[in-house]
Amino acid sequence: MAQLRGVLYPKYSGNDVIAVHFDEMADLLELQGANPFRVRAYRNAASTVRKTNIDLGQLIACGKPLPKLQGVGDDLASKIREIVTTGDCALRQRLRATVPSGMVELLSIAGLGPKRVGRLYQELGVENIQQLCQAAQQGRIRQLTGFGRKIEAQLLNSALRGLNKHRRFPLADVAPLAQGLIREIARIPGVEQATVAGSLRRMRDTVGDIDILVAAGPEVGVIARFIQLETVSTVLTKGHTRASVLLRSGLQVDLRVINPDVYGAALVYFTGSKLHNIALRKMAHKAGLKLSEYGLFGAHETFTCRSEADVYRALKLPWIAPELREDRGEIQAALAGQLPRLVELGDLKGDLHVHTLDSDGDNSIEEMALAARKSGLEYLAITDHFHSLQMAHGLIRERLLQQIDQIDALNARMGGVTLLKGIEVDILEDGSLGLPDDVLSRLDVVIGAVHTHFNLSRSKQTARYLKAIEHPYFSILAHPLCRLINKREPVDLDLDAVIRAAAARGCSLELNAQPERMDLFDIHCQHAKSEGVLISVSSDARDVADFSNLYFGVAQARRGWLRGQDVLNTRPVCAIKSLQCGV
DNA sequence: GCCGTTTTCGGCCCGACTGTTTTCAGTCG
Repeated sequence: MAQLRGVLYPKYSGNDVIAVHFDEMADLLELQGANPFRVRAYRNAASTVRKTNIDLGQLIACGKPLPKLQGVGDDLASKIREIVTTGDCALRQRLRATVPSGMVELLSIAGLGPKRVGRLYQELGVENIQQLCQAAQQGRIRQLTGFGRKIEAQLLNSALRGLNKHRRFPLADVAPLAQGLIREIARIPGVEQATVAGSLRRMRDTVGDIDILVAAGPEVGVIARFIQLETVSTVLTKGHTRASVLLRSGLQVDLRVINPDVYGAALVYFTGSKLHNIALRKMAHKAGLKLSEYGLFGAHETFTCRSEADVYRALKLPWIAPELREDRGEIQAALAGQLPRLVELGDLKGDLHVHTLDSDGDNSIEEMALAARKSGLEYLAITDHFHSLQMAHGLIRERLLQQIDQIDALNARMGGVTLLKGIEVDILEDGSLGLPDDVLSRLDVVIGAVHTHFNLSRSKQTARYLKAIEHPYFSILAHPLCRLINKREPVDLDLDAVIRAAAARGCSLELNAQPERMDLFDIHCQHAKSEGVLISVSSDARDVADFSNLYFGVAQARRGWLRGQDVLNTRPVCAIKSLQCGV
């Protein structure tokens, strides 16, 4: 569903435009009944293009040849060039001319795939969601062979409630619900293990549903107990080994009951990602083995698969952390013995982005400091907004100078945590900073952030960021892409250029761990790391409870392959203070 | 449409579940 995937990927490079075109062509080809493997080729190419760090548009603009990309042959490479140079693709135009535009949207309805959409169109003239609702309400869908009352009701329900297959929720909203379910399921007598799987276990910043695996024998009756849980509102499907339900919150949960002897194989399979699984299966195939959720099999032997480590070991691989399982080079790194030692929450020594009562926070400086100390942090940068940001009740100049004195006094009095003097200063439309140098010079940490003018052109937006980074007192770029999950798209920006500028200036980029921000994205962290730019994993806390954001921020950093040494705030406080010493 | 230690053609993951029909098609993960 090309139109409804806005949440999933950043648009920091032109690659996303290419990927959206490929996805749309896959949808349209599928609706036309094209060879399913041809459809898959377009989807695979879209995925590859999204994952690559190379800005393909930039490359073509420089007259350089395209590198070999997985799943992109001569034909799709020529279409990439066509999209980059003309902004469109002739095949896409031809397909759009033959398929009504609303039909692509119909693919987003749960229970509708290309075959059913095709029949609804041919036999009932249904071209969009509105017409689908009308046909269902008039009882016309049930009259088609192969359809019936239940399917008709399900489609109407899905369409009316806006349930679609691509809706995603912030990780931090879903994780506590999942942990609650795991606790309940683990209490069922006879259950040996219960684990979250899927994108939630891989700690993607958004998740579409909750996947849960349970190790138990068939006599335990897990499914029957599960669908009776208090939080379950609707049972969508249930069988002997699997059930899907909706929670009262509207979130879907898929539960699978697994034989404990093959729990490891099932956990690998259902944790995914799909591309990681395919890569593992290919490896197994080459070794003459067959890997599935039911185990790993040779011609004459069956391997032990009780744990994930058993499975990876049999494939001659070390265990791979779920956050890395995206087929972004983790298997090659594992084979070479070069998997990174990923950063952990306990590696963080400080937090460099925190608000207090002086701007839009709910707690005093001292309360935030005590909470940070309790969270095991050694230092904390107080970074309230300056007054140019009216909406966050920013500090006035005099108050900021008072705050500096107050921090000195608290540092003299408090033990166990060091407070740093900081500011979250606006990057104005022209790239200048909303605070004079004589004030900036008194601070330990200057975080710059864009809070207005999100819709500048790509070139103007990039120039704005680059000018800000060049400022001698600028130390960290906060929430670089300004996205809000499900609310605001990332700004259009040449992030490659920004990362290069940060590397040249010795500045850091922030990974803002507010649940609805999660900004930077994982692939950007990986890119920044490759350019030698440190990432600051920050809570952007508004109150004392918000330090828990750091858990999810670290997860995103791990998905970006970051090690402890790649994260700015794993360093001791003296290293942070020295950021401004080179000015 | 891509790919290749089974290479220029033939395979591309495949099983669970549902609703419908009565042996299977379609969807989903």
